[in-house]
Amino acid sequence: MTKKEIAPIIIGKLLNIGGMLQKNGNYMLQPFDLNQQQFSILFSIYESGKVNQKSMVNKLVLEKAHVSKVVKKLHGMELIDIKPSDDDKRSSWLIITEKGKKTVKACQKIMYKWNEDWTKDIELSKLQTALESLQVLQSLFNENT
Amino acid sequence: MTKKEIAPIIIGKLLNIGGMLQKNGNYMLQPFDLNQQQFSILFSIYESGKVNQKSMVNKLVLEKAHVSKVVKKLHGMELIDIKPSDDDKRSSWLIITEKGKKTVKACQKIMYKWNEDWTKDIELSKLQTALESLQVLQSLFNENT
DNA sequence: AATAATTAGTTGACAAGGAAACTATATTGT
DNA sequence: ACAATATAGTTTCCTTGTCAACTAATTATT
Repeated sequence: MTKKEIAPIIIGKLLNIGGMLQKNGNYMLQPFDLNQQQFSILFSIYESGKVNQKSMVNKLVLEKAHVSKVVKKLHGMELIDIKPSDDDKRSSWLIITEKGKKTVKACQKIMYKWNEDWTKDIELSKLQTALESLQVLQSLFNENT
Repeated sequence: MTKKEIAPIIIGKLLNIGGMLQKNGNYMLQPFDLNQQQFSILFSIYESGKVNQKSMVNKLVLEKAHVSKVVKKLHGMELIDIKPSDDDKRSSWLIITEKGKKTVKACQKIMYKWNEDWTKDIELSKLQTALESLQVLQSLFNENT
């Protein structure tokens, strides 16, 4: 197979897998009233301790309008606090609440379980190879978009 | 790294790459008034010569409601013909039009170009490794969802 | 210091995609 | 043959995500 032949197959598979994972994520998070994207934003706040929207837009490469709306939803669900920043009055600090922490942990539990399931029958070395390949692809796409 | 550590990173990367590719696809197809999903449905009709919605729903793993709407749009754009089937009056044959063929080819041209760009600096062997990994992952996820 | 240009975040309008109910036709079981 | 069930596709309603215009605050320019 030539590069020309292989490239579109790789793209096709990545799109297919991405879609499947998103659907599956949404499905698993359903009981928490969150979808995969919303969780990734919540998780990012959880990890950082204290962030503003801008840094999340950069980190997760999302639309700022979208992040703004999700933040509103998460705040409405009392999963995060919003504290006005002193240095820059345009932006606020997003901080996870106790309830938010509990939610993140509960979600993670389900995800860990699922990860155990799908990695059950594959050797670690193959996973490592896959990760390396993904890293290469990711950097190639980052450069060429 | 253990499986437990590596698994969520792989998932994260796949979601990230999938999102990037979708965005990039939408962007490239913009001049044709199509998005990545719509093109994949159009392309599937183009490839098959003659299909009904059901087989596309199966092949591409999409919601039938969604496919129905996209088919309507593609028909409205005169990219496909809809011919009632004789064997089953509930379903119709979807057939690409001349205009549709032209559109597919024009889209492919752009995509080929982009594929050349991002594969320019990577060896074929690495692409092959990546494809193999993706195939493994895809089948794992298919089993575990 | 005053004006212009950026930047953080919000809002509103709109397209995309998913779930469920629905229509019309086909298939199955008795 | 007839009722029950299943299937192909459509429609409706709702949420999500994108784009563009906007507000308010900040930084840069003269």
